[in-house]
Amino acid sequence: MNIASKYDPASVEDKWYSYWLEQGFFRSTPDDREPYCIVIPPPNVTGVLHMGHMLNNTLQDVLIRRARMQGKNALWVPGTDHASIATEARVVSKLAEEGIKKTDLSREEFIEHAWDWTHKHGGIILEQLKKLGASCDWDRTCFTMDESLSESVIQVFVDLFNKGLIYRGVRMVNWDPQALTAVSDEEVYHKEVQSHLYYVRYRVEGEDDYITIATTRPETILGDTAVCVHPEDERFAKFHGKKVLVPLVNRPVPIIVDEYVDREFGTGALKITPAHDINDYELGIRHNLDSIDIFNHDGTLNEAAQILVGEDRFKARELIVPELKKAGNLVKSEDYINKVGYSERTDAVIEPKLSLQWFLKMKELGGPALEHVMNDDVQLQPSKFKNTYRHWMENVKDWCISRQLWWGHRIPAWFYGEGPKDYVVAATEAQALKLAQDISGNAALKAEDLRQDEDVLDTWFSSWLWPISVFDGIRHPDNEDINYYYPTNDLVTAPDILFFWVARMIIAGYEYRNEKPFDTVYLTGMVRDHKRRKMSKSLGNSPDPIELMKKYSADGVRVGMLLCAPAGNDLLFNEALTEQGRNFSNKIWNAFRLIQGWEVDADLEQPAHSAEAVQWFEAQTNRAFINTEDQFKKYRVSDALMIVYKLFWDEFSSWYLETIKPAYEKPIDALTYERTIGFIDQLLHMLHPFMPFITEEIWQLISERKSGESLMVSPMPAPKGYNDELVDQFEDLKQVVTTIRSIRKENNIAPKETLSLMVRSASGIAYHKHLEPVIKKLAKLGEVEVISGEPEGAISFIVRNVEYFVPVGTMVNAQEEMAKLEEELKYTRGFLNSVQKKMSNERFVQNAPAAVVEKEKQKMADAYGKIAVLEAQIQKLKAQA
RNA sequence: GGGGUGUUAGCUCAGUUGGUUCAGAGCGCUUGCUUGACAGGCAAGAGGUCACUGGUUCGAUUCCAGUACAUCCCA
Repeated sequence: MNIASKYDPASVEDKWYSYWLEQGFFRSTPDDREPYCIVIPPPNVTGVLHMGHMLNNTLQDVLIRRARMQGKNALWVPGTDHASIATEARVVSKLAEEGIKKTDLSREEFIEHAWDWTHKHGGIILEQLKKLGASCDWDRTCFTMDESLSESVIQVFVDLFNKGLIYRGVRMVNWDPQALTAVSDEEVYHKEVQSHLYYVRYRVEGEDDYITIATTRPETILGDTAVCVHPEDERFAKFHGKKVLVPLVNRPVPIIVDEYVDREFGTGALKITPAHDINDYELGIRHNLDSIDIFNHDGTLNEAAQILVGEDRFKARELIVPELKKAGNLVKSEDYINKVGYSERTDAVIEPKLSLQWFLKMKELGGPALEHVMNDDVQLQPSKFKNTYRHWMENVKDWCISRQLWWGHRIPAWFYGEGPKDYVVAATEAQALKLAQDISGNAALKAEDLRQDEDVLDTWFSSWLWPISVFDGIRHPDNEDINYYYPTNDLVTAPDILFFWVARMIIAGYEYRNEKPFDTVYLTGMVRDHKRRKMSKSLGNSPDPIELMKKYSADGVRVGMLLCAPAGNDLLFNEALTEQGRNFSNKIWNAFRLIQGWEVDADLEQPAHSAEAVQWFEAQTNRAFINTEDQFKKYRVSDALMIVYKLFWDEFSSWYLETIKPAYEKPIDALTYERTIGFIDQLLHMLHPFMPFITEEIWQLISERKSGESLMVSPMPAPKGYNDELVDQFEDLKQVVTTIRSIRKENNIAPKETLSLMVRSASGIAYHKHLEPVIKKLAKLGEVEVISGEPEGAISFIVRNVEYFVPVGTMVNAQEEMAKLEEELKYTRGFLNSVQKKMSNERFVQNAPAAVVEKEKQKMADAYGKIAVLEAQIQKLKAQA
């Protein structure tokens, strides 16, 4: 069979993915085996695959495939969330293109459009994940707006309300005037902008005196209800207890004193607008100030502003400056850089706004979630995130869970009267009616008299239930699935949603299952470009993952992602890495080609070098296997891959195969061949979680397979003990071979030319005679002779106190050789010196652990030995010269 | 402004309870190679005052404090 020298992944990937699907290998149902479960962090239904998903889902697939091969009942639950703000924004803009305004539609009509949109675009991202090889149980695909998940959300809302944990209140919220909704603190990002600081003077009531304040938002002057100074600021002492007139509108407001004021900032006097600044709001409460809201929902000024009514807030800022100047209130303005909050969804400048919202009390709920992370019941990987987590949990604020949108879970609160408290909370309208009749005492209330709250719940209020609701564990807390799979094992996500989502899932887990939702949270890094910029569509610095997979294969991209992805570190993505992944695939492919091309001769005896190599590689593999296990235990997936990568490339291809490789067109002995097939089988098992496609392809080709067999469900070999000494001995061998190759190069000796080698070992122990056949083959040696005398005209080197001599006739450059030896002698003497110093230090000998002292003694003895050898060689060279 | 995290080869990162034959890996770089599996390759190399300054210690990349710079969160 003639096999292409370059691996072609295109046909292979689709073929095996279909096969796995057909065979139902991704499916999982509860049985007697140990479960291993991951729930996917549900991507936005609006989303398309980006590099963050690639990283995230590659890691999940590695973990799940590995668990499956280890014989666990592995389940990876896929799904999407409804992303209320993002989806609604998409639908609104799509409708706008069609000339339809949201306000022209009824709520029901709009929702219908949103569902249409969802059905059309919602599945895209999951289809893309299949290209990556994601082994999700697609039969269990969930969506946060599915009936069972929606009912779970409503049930939880009602429950928390009845527990007194949900309340309705006026609060300062982050208002997005473009999306016309409140957004959570976490959905606001702050950015520095160039703006102006305006100095404005307020006339003191009844006097011809002024107090000057500094502000970046002069338009909010119209909503001022006080001016504040520091109580100990003597500059303003004379104003205490007086009133000032708000410029342009001439409203008298008090001058209050509070230590909150920073005397160094601006003029030291602060205007107070409780309706439009969070700090002012708190001061307002403290000092019982009025609160004048001068903005409409869309950010234009309302009647309360008195002037500039109807103007947009930014336009108003422009317009008010000349007005202030004209009125004689503007003292000066200067350039100023300040931080402004922007909506993550719409990029609109956030307007702090007083608003009636629904809140969830977090302090009351958060206790167990903090405790169980701090004591590692829930493990954060890497653990450095524990500090961040604690800080957030200890300072957690109530969660504003209402959003002024239509797309999402509508808040199950029904108003039956005009009063702010004339409402009931219930899962259904019928229940609400009954409740309303009871509470109001008005048995005549009808369904038509009830008005359901217009708002929907924050999307996170459904995804915080995800690990429970995908198993229907809220509605049916004792069902088979939830009992079997919950708590899940690993969660793989990015640290930027540690609070949005992870912390809240832990909270919900303890509240509704009295149990953590997962054992471990693996926090990946953020995918950035090589300039450390976050990858984003707007910057255009994100490659299209689908194109990337076409170019470098899914396996190649997976390897590329993993290679640069140590947990918790930002990932600086670079196409060169996927190229490295692709190259690795090619390496694996060519190793297979080599082995596949061999003809086996059953009568051939196994050569000594092959027998040794088989022994060694078995040990080497087992060691790597055990090390890999260890890395996985520590969630160091990147390092685990690197171990296998080096095992395959360096140890297997460069050393093992080169040793056993028969000469051109010569057959191989049966024993070596069998063992080699065994090795590659094991290597494929180790590689499969990382590179599922190429490993399956080769595994199917390397031996006869029955239909229905697959590497992905073939058990991972169990770790075995290994001969550590043999591995070490082979390391010495490698050094000998490398040195001989290097001698060839320095002396222009062709690789084909046979050399001979002499060995002199003082103790006779360190030279591993049994590996001699391997050295002979790899270094292309004729005779190897163990000697005790002094060879002539040979280049010498030392590996672990054994001297080796390569006779090269006249080609030796004695001077260079001498210099090399001198340098090594110098270093060794220096080294010996430092050890001696240490040993002669009584305090060291007394205080250091015995094992350390023992090690130092050994070092000293070795150094003495080496110095003696070096000195002898130098003497000899000198004598020759 | 408050808090977290980090600063080790050109780049991205390891460094496991402080002990110089361990300062490492991958990539990149340099120099040779039609070495009949692989140039998406083979072979051999070069590269670091472990950010800076002090302290603890017999001994510090490793522990502590401060400084600088980066980065994230909060206000």
